[in-house]
Amino acid sequence: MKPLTIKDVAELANVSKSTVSQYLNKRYEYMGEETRKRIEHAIAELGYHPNIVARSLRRKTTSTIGVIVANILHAFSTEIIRAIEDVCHENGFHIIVCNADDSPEKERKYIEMLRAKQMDGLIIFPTGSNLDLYERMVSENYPVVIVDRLVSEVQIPTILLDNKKATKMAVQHFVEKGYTRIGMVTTSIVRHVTPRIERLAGFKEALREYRLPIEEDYIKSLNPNQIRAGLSEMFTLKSPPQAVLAGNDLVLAEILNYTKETGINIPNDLALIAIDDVPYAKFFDPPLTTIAQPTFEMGRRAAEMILEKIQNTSVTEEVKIYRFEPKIMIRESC
Amino acid sequence: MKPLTIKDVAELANVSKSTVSQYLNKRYEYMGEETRKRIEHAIAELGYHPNIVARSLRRKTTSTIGVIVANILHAFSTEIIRAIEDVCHENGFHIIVCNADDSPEKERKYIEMLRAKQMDGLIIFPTGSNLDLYERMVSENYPVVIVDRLVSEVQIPTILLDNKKATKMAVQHFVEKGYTRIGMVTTSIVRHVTPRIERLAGFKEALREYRLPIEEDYIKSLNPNQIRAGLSEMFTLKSPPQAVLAGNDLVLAEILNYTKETGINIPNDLALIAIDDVPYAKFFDPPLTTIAQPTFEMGRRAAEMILEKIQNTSVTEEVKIYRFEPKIMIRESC
DNA sequence: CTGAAAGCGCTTACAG
DNA sequence: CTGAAAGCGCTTACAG
Repeated sequence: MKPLTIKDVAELANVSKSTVSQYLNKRYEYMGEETRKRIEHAIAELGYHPNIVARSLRRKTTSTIGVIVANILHAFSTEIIRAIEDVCHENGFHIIVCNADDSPEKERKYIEMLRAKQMDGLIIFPTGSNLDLYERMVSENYPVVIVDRLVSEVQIPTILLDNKKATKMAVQHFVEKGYTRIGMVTTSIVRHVTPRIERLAGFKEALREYRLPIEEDYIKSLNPNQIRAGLSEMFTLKSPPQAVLAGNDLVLAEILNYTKETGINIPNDLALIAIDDVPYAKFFDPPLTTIAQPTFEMGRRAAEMILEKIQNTSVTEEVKIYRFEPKIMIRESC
Repeated sequence: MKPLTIKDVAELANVSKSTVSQYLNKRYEYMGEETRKRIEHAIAELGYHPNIVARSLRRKTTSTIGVIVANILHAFSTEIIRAIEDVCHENGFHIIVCNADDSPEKERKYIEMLRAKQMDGLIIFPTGSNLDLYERMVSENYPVVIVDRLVSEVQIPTILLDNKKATKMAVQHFVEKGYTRIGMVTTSIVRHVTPRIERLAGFKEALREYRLPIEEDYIKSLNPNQIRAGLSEMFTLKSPPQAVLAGNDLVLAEILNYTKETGINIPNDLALIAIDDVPYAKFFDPPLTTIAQPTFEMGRRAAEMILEKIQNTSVTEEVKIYRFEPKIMIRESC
C-alpha cells in the first residue's frame, strides 16, 4: 500500500511532476485547458492528496500554530482555545494545543518541541519563567502572542483582561449591596502571575476608594491544596467576612465545597462573586453572580494577531497590550 | 536569521552531517567518546533543535495523531480529549484536534486534511456518514479508532459507553423513587447516532421490564433548536411526566432553562436525571443526579489502542468493541 | 505552455 | 569509527 505521490499523478496524466505541482498550486495561467483537465481527472481517479509534510519542508511554512496554555483546567483556557481554533480554521490554519500544567519546565519543553515542528507562530499563556526562550523568539522575529499574563521584560503583543477593573466591579457590587467586611481568595502569587497580582491590587485599591479597611485576614493567596485550610481559617475568625470574591474558577469550587459542607448559606451568610463566568452558573444554588471575561473576543483577537504577524513578516510595529473589558453577570449569590 | 540546520552543527563540531544525525538518534555504538562530546557541545552552543518536519518526511512518521470530534461543545468530548492528550504526551506523541461540528462535510474535510498532514493515526468521533473514507482507511491498513458511536458497516475498533445500561440505570432509579410516568428527551436521531438510538432503546426496554407503559408523548428526540418547543408540549400535557431523563448535557441545559422559567420545581414537580456528569453538577439547584461516563478511562483506552496500532503495524487482530460502564451519581434532583 | 533540475533538512544503508 | 550519497515528496526558478 505505498502512498500516492505527485509522480503517480504525473504518470497517469502524462505530464511532468512540475506541471502537476503547478496545478496543485492553482497556477493555471500558462496551462493548457486540456492539460488541466487531464490532471484533474488523474487526481480524482487516484484519490490523491498532496503530502503536506513535504510541502511544508519545501515551503518552510506549516500553516499550523502552536498554543501553550498554562493550565487547561480553567474554563477560561478552553474557551479561548475554542475561539482561536475557529479563527485559525477559517484561515486554513491548524492548531496544536499543549498544556504546560503550570510548570515552567513543561512550558520550555513544549516551546522547543513546537518550534522544532516548525509551527508558523505560537500563542502562549506563559507560566512566567523561560524569559530566555521568549527573548530568543523576539530576537529571531518569530511570531508570538501572549495571552492572560504580562511578561514585561520582553516585547511581545499581549491579550489580557482588565483585571483591576474586574475586581473593582466586584467590590463595587458588594458595596452597593451593603457589605463592608469583604474578602478575596486567589491561587498563589509566588510566580508573579499577572492576573492574580493585578486582581489583588485592584481589590485593595477598590477597598481604599470606598474607605473600607483592608483586613489582611480576609485576603488569601494560596496553592490549590491549601485553599481549603485557608477558608477554614477565614470563616472561623471571630468576625469573618460577609462577602468574598473568588479569584478564579478553581477557587470558586473550593469555596462552594466548603460552604456546602459547613452549612454556610449563600447569600444569606455569605455573599459571593466569582471571576470567570463558569458554565451553568445560572443553574447553581443560588445562581452565581460572576465577572465574565470576554473569552471569545480575546481568543479571536489573539488568533488574528498571530495570523497577521505571520503574514506581514517584515512590519515591526510597536508592541501592543490589549486589555479586555470584564462584564458583571448579576445573579443571586450577591 | 536563517535557521540552524544539521550542517551548522556538523561544521562547528568538525564532523559530517551523518555523524551528527547518528548522535541525534542516539546511535552512539560506534561513535568516539570525543566525537560525541564535540557534537554535544556544538548543539548546546548553537541552541540547535532538529527540524521535525524534515525528519518526518524522511522517516514517514510524524508522531502526531489526529482527533476529530463530532461536537466539541459536549463536556464528554473535551474530557476524552484531555485523557487522549495525556496518554499521547506520555508517549512522545502530539495531537491535533478538529471539531466536525456535527457536519459530515467538515468531517470529510478534516479526515483528508489530517491524512495529508501525515498523521500516524486518527481517533474519530464519527458523524456517521463518510463510510467511503472509513473503508478506505481500513483497506489501507491505516490506524483508526472510533469513539462514542458505532459504525457497524466497517471494521474499526470502537470505544463507547454501554448506553443501554446507562438508561436502564436511570429508569431503575426513577422506579425506585416511585415514579411511573417517565419521559426522556434526546437530540435528534435522524443520522442514526448510536448513543441516542441505544439510549432510547434502552429506555423503552427498561420501561417494559418494569411493566410501565411507553407513552410516546413522553419521548422526544429533537434538534437542539426544537427542544424548547418539545418540552413545552410535553409539560403542558394534561398528564405530564413526573420524571424525565436528559439524554445529554445539551438537552439538560434546555430542560433546566425551561423549568426555571416556568417555575417547575425539581425534584418536587419533576424528577430529573441527566446522562453526562456535567462539571459542578453537585452545586446545582438542586444538586443533579447524573449518569457519568468514565470519560477518562475511555480516552486513555482510545489513545492506547491507536498507539498500539501504530506500533505493531502488521498485526491484524479481530476488531474489538469496548463498552464502558456508566456510573450513577445520586444527588438530589431524583 | 511544459519539463529537467536543484533543493528544503533530515535519515539510512553502505563503503571505507 | 566516520563520511559521501541517495532519497523522502514536494516547489520553484529557469530553460526551452
